[in-house]
Amino acid sequence: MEAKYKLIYNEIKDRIIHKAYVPNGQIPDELSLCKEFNSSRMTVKKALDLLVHEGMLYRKRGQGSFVMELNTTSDRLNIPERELLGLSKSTHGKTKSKVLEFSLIFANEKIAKNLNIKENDPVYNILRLRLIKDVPYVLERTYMSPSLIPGITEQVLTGSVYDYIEDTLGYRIASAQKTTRACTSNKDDQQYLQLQTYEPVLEIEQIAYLDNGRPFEYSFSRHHYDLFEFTLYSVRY
Amino acid sequence: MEAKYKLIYNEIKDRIIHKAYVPNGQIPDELSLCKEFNSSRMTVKKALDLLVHEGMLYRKRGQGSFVMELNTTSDRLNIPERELLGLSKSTHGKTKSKVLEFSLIFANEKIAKNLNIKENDPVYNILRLRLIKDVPYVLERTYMSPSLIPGITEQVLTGSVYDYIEDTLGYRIASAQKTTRACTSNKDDQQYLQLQTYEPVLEIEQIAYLDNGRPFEYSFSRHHYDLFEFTLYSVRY
DNA sequence: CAGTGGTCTAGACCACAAT
DNA sequence: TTGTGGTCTAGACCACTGT
Repeated sequence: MEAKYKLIYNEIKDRIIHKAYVPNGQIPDELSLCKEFNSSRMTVKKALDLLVHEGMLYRKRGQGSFVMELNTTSDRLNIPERELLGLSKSTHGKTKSKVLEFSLIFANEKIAKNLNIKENDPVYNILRLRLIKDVPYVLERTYMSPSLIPGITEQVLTGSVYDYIEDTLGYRIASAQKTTRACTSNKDDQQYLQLQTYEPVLEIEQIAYLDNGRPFEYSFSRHHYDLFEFTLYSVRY
Repeated sequence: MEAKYKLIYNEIKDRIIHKAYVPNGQIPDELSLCKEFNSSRMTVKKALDLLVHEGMLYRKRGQGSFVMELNTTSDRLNIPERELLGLSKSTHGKTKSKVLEFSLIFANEKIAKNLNIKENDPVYNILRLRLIKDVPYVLERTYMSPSLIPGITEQVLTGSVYDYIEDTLGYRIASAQKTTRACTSNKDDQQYLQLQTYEPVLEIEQIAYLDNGRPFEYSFSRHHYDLFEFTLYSVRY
């Protein structure tokens, strides 16, 4: 059973996306929405709060709530950085993964710390190349603990690891911490992402968490600098 | 008058920061917090929701709420990406700004669109070099509309433009849309940020908004790639 | 079972903007 | 004054976890 505020959230988001509510236009006031969705004001508010935090709406006290006009005119693939399961979802599943390395190694101090396991515990060591329409775009190094995420195979890695974790293992992925930086490219980057030596990569270091608070994945995604950008919307409390 | 949920939010955040609530430890349940802060459960919940969204807490239904353990061990200056007024605030005001260009130009199509003004309307054209302890770290190109933000002078630009906008003009800065990408460096970058030709920059394109929904600033911040990284925490709804 | 968080209600009063 | 969003209450019932 989906929560009512999520239904309202999705419905209003749909209306914004499909221009039933137009950019900079006013949406119905909260009491009207309460009536329409047959819910209390707190519930409507919770739905609207989510949209405000996502940068789809802004509100003016005493005046109303309005649709944000967002401007993304870019020749790069623009990824909303709030999307947790970003990669395959943002591209509508038009991606393929090629497994370059798949082995078990002993966790070093950094991996152990970030996965909340002991140093020298075994971890999967995975290197994958992600492609869209056969164009390589991300070189991704991933570490996971086999004791938490058992049964990873090359076939799982070629498909969606996240689907495997949620659908097969029955866990729920809850959150992620992402650190973004620009780096000069190394030989692997240049080879697999078809970069010149002077061309950089955009690296995202990620720790992903299950809803029980346990970190299950530690990864470094090195993006072709020219094909990608990440957009974030932030509001002040 | 500060809202009660913000007081609770700040108090609990303080306790986490000062280790009164320890990493991975459980914090008091919501009813206890209601009693302590003499408030209703919805109010306590709202405060906790903010902390969950910031990645300081996680909750397990049926069990309790716990302090997130965050890992940031880096040799770069790590900026929490949700900080709106990032630059000077994150570095505790140890920054200086050197104004390299300050002129008026006619808005081109892109600037006009992002500042929600007409093409060829006048805009401030500002180029500043930001320094920490005399080390250059960001080259920042900024466009603003003089009709919305009047009275910008070189002195304002050397200090905090955001303080000027909020304290002197009496506006409230509400939100920002930020797009992050890696770029090869150009001659200006190399000169001012002291980069080799093969070294990249991390560019953040930003549109900043007032609380009335108007965009007031359109900027490109080109960061020295080796000195910076940005960390974001995202949760699934 | 008791204890926890997740959702929801039906109001209330306040702050702010436009008229 | 009216209409809007901002905050807050005092409950209620549900879902999940551990004993």
